[in-house]
Amino acid sequence: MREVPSSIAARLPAAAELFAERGLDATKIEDVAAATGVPKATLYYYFSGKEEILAFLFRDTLRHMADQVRLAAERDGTAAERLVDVMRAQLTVMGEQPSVCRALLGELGRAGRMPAIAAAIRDAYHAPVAQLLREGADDGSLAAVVDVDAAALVIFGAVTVTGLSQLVDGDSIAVDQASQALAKVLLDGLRGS
Amino acid sequence: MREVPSSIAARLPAAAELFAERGLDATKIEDVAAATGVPKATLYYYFSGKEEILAFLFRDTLRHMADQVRLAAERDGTAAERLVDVMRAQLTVMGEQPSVCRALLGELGRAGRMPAIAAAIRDAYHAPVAQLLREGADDGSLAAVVDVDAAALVIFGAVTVTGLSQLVDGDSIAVDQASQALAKVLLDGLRGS
Amino acid sequence: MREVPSSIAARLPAAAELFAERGLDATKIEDVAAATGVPKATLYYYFSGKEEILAFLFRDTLRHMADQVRLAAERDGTAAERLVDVMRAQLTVMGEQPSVCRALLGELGRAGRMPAIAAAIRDAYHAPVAQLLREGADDGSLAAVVDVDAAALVIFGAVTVTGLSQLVDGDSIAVDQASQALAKVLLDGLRGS
Amino acid sequence: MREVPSSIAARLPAAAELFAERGLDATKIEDVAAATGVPKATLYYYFSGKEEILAFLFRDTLRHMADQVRLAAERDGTAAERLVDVMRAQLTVMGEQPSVCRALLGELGRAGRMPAIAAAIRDAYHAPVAQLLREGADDGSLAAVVDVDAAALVIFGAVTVTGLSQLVDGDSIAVDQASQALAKVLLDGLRGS
DNA sequence: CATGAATGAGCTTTCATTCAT
DNA sequence: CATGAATGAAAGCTCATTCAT
Repeated sequence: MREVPSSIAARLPAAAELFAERGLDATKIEDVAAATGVPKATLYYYFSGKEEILAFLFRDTLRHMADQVRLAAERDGTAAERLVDVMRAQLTVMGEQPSVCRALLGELGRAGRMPAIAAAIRDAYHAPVAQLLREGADDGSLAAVVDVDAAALVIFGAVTVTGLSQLVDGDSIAVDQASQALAKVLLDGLRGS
Repeated sequence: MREVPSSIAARLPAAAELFAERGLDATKIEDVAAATGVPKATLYYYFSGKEEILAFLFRDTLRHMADQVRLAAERDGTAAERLVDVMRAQLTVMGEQPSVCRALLGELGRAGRMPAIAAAIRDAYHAPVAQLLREGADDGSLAAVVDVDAAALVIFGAVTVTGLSQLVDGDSIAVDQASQALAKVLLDGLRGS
Repeated sequence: MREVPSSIAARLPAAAELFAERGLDATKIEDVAAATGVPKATLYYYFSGKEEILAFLFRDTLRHMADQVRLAAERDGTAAERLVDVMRAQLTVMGEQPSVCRALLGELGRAGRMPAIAAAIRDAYHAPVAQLLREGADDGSLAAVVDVDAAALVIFGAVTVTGLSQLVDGDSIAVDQASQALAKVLLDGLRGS
Repeated sequence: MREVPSSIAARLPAAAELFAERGLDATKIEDVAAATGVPKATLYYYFSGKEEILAFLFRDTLRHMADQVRLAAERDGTAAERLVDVMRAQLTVMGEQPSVCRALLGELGRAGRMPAIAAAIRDAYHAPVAQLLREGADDGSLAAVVDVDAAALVIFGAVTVTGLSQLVDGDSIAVDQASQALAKVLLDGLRGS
């Protein structure tokens, strides 16, 4: 894959919309060319195929996600406070890139078969949360769970599904409301009084 | 779609394996014919195409899931106890049909575009949980949450991602262990003492 | 081809409509089954395939045509008078079986490749006219033409195209008007005074 | 339909032969590719399918026919003389493109369902003759007929069937002989003295 | 006899991909 | 560098046809 000029990179998000709407396989390279205005053969000049275009979009968004999450995780405050910030950051980025995230949902199977993307997902979503769980056990702001990875997965699933559900329904995320609901359930639990 | 004779229905799960492994689009009808032993043209006699075969498998499993979940939800006990049972039932069925569930994960985008399947997912996973949350608020075993649907989604995401994660890793689910971890986080919360 | 029971033969003309409208190849046996109410497999029990059904319809109509034409040709009167009657008879039968005749037009290529049908066309249209031309030369009512077959072909073309043109336009033939126009041109010629 | 490069257009007549011999439906695209030397996918790049290839051939020949007929109709001389020239021109072109004309005969049904072709047939064959009939009534060289269109159809049928009959028999047309026979019958009539 | 069920055999059509310019 | 033109390769899907009942 040659270095993608920004003039072209800037037009690719238009393709994310297609991938999100119809899925990768149902989207022809020709459609991508039409939607982005970049000629089919030029796309092939920079990418080896559709999947690499998709990967480019995923990588971009996941890198951004990882950056924002890291910022949130490194802020001051208890681990519990930062955990809520991390969830909020995840939802915020999802809301900023709705098409890419919906495409990611739709192509989860494929993404799982793309090692670089699978790793990037882990880095952006899973690892920072697991880290915070450990820190929370230390600073006392979070309960010490037996299986940190399992708990992180619970959080990952809760956040992701919440965000995607909103994206599928309306292409935008009510970040504050959603992160509060998540924090309430995940931190305080559902147990009755 | 003609009524599928059981002699054929019984052989279709072999196709789920393929769909789970490679995705629907990368699975040729010919592969399905080879894997199931049902001639290509016969598949077309009963189904309008690959997607309808997938839908048939999904519908089957989701119906079973909905049944098991309903049983769990209607048992005796507090809503909190039944909620745990429901999560366990979901994980159990996922563990019984690993291929179908992995295929469902991989084809989430497509499933979302198949109205009947999207509705079945809601019926099997979401609705019973939302119902239990309401009942729990009444019987006092669960906290009264502001947005029941949002909370149900959190649970749905937590359970599903937990289950799928195990399926992807090892094609089986440690149901007891997973449901206990889920119950711990979701009922008691992660907040430190 | 087994003997076709009249209960089935009676329903076949419904197929002629399809053949006329879409052509033989674009008409599926299944369509014929649906249009006639005769199950697909039953059609195969009596006919070897679509083409034989078409041939059956053609043969039927052409036999009727040949009969009517023979009657007209054998009536009393000069050859010229009988020639007009023959043309009228041809147009009359065409008007009685519009679908079959339009199908015949549409499948002329195929009909030409079906020896039995090609011969039947010759018998019904061409031969009686050629015969009358010879008789007319004898009884003086018609001019003695050098090439009887060529002249018969001219008449055949004129009548057929006139009839088919009306069928294509409106599914019926104004027999009197058309045969008068034909008689005028073909007998008196177009030469000005 | 993209503009067909002449390098390809030049090779298409080889396909007309196939269409004439077996009919369109019995001719596989693969056969056309083999006969013309143009790869299957390239045919699809320029045409939407077999039928469009056929239409392209028809349009080409019919345009040429219309041109030649117009030239003949606009020459000096009486309308009667020009009518004979028109018939000769029609037969001449038919003889120049025997395959296309035989294909046209064989696919008359389909041609009738292709509006552009049906109109082109009318323009090339029917309209100029009808026009001459009117002019002949004016200059006195032709009889004034009641229904000009009906008479034109008689001529059209006579010429076409005569020409096609010769093409089917021998792939060539004895133009002089045929047009004289046609002129004799159509101008002088068959009436005996 | 008549027919519902099942399938073998292929053809059309589509696209991803290449390459000369 | 960028791209319009061209094509190889494959697969979906359809149907005519058969046969057990």
